Amino acid sequence: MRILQLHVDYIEYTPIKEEIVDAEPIVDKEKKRLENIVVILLSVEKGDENLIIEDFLNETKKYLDTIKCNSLLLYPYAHLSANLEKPKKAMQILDRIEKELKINLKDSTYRIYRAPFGWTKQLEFRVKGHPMAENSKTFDNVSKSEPSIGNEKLVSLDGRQDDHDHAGVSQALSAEKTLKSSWFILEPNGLLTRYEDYNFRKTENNLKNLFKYEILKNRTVEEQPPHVKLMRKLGIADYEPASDSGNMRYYPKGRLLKSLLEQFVSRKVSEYGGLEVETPIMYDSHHPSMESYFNRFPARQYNIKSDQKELFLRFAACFGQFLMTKDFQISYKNLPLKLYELTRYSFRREKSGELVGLRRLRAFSMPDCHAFCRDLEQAKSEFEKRFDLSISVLEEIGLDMDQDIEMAIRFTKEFYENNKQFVNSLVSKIGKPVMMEMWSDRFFYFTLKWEFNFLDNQGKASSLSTDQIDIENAERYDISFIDEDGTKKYPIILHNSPSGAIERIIFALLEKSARLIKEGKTPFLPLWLMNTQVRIIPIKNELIPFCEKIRNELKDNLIRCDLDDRDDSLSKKIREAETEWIHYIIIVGEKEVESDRISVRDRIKKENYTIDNNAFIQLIRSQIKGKPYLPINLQENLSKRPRIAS
RNA sequence: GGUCAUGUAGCUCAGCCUGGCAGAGCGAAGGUUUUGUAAACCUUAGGUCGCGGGUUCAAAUCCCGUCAUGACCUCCA
Repeated sequence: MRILQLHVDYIEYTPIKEEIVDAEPIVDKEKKRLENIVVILLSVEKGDENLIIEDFLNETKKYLDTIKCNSLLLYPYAHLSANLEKPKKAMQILDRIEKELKINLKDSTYRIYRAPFGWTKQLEFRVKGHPMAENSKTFDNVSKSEPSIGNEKLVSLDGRQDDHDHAGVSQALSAEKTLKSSWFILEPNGLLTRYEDYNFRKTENNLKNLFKYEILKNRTVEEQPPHVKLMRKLGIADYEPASDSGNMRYYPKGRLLKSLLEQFVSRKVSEYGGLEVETPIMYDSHHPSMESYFNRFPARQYNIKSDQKELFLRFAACFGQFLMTKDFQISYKNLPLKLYELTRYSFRREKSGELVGLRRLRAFSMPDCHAFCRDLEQAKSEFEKRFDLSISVLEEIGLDMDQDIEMAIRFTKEFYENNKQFVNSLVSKIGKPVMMEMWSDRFFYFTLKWEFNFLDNQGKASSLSTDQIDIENAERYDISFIDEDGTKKYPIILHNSPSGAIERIIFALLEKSARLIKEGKTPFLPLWLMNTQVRIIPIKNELIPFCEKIRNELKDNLIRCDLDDRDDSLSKKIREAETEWIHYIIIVGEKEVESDRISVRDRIKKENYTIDNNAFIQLIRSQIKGKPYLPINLQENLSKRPRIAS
């Protein structure tokens, strides 16, 4: 038997649903709140017989006496052990423990509670700060107990790993290493509040969820995330069983969606001044620069052996760009120097259980822009430009900074104290409170980083855009420039992904749509990302030639348009177009042949109207203005298309 | 790796508890129909019920093993 004893100020738990077949039947699914109570999280293990139960009972009584607390909650908690008893038997043992405790402690004022067994439960509690408030113990036939005591809030670096953090170079994966973190809310006016002392407003639910996700590790999930269903239904992407998990297949619609996003982000970075380069996707594991890396960051990369050479697949664009930059001759006059690559792909061998749909992959496309700066002053000014760039990229893609995104900013205490004004100026651009994490020491290669997090339908946070101030890698890679005084210096490197992984953007757009569905609203993807922007449906087959004329006219105006020439009823064709989320449907009958006007069914406005041909073209052009264009990536006649979406 | 769940037609799933002819809808193919704003009608094809073993007169169904997938794993006993 393994247990965690916790003395808490309060505990709240809510049974969500039965997790196993043998879950105990319960009537009351209300949230329970208990205050000033000892909570014992326990796992019943195979071979827990009388002696062990005796030990546990004695220990529990002793503990309650020691800390002078007279209420107790028994909380079945499977995750303490890898050697669990079968559910039925475990429940019997729990029942017995509960009864024995009640009998033993009956004469006093003790109160004994027990949380339901076999249920998925939402759990929240606050542990008291005294030295005896947290103990873990093991009861078995060999070692009687092995208590470990601690009440310091430690944050494991592994636990807070920022997946797809574009510069994944950084994240130490060693679980032993911990560093002290403090959590705050930083408001646009610079006001700083400790997380514990902050009262979240109703509109700040997403921010609250972000904290929950990061600190309380509240990640209760009941089902597959909704975007997985949508990505298949819409024929965008799917799992590929023949590959490694986390390596997806993208159907024509998905490929077009990705191409457009890739082109869009690349163009925005180019306008900002990033120079696009291309670097290899695999590297020699024994190259000196790589080795120093791996020593510090036990990696999760794909390894390949080719002849006698050991190679790994890149997990970020950093190596390629750094190795390239190292060979440049750089003067201070050339700085800031900005290099950009959109990797297709970056690879990370995430643990199999961590992979989810398009949210977390093993192969993903990551825009990655590094700026090499002369000094901190230049870095800060460049940093602000990239901050603005990232905001505009997300907004133009169709995400709402106010509703969809929560910002987190993290830095060392030292950096903050020297650059308060700079930090505050970033936050004030967001115009709402952000999550702030402050580290006592610098463990990472950067002194400051921020991310924009998308909060999905399950309250899970995924980072999209991010930027970092890196003061370590220039030296490691021997990237230098000659300063005004003729001396060799190492630049500061900024690591920015203005959008985050392209696949994750698709994930965010789909989750946003799923939210609309949940709210009873019409889900949609931005018009400029739709493979079919306009669907033409003839009322009769004889009108197909006329429809083709309209289609060609739209096509000449760079509008993606297709024609439903199948032998189906009009209603059915409309229905299918609706289920494909097509924004505009044009119905063509005799009336339309005779006039210059076309009949439009507008899915977003939810209305039908007739409109002049040119006005319609302008209506669409105005909505996709400034966005990249690619021709439709499926047969223009639906009768020629195989069925792809399921 | 652990816990739990799932695996039946191209897709979504029912059947399993309580053993007795392999099912439905969608999709596909052929035909009829030529449609005015969210599913026309008829017909046909389509299966190693993940795989292996066991129990039984009889197994998709019960038991054991195994493989694959999914969710979770300092979130859900």
